[in-house]
Amino acid sequence: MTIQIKPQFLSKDVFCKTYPQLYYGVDDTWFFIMTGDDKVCGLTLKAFPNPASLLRSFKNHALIEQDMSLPQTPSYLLAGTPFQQRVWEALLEIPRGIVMSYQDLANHLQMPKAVRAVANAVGANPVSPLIPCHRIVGSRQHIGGYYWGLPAKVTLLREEGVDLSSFKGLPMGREKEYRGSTFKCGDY
DNA sequence: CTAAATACTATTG
DNA sequence: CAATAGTATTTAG
Repeated sequence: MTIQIKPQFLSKDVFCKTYPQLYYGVDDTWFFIMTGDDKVCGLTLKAFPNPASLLRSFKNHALIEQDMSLPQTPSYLLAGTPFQQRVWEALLEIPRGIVMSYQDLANHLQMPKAVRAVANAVGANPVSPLIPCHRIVGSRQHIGGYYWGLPAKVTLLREEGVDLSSFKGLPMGREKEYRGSTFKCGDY
């Protein structure tokens, strides 16, 4: 499961006005949020710790639980600022198994001074790990941050075959804490 | 509107 | 190692 269809982007403002109510549910793999016309606007792995916390990004909507499963070929409607949209589009270009630093990404977007703002936008994406924000790591071999927790980020990267052995974000002696996270990532 | 907060980083002690 | 200045954007008030 990958994003096959280019996601459609929308300003938060318009999104809120167009979709005052949203529907959320879980299937075997995903916790997800959809619009009334069946577009996915939020999604995360069910196996992440407290996946339902994704709902708090949709505070301005009425949220209705619904018994449903994720469509075979979902279309995505992502609400964000133009800046966030630029960053998310760039993230979608990063192939599986490849990591780059927040600084690399900022450089790529031709805003090398805006590292910190870029990092904020990376973290603000509503469909991780589908938008592969886990592939952005710190400079100098540290793992960086992750909304769903560092263990989740580490596990995702290991699944993609990324060698993290020299990373400092995983303090020696605390390796176990990362190895110990048990969620399954599925075939995204 | 202003101020505070950031999933950052290079630099300095 | 810790502290911090620099930085752009978002969010809270």
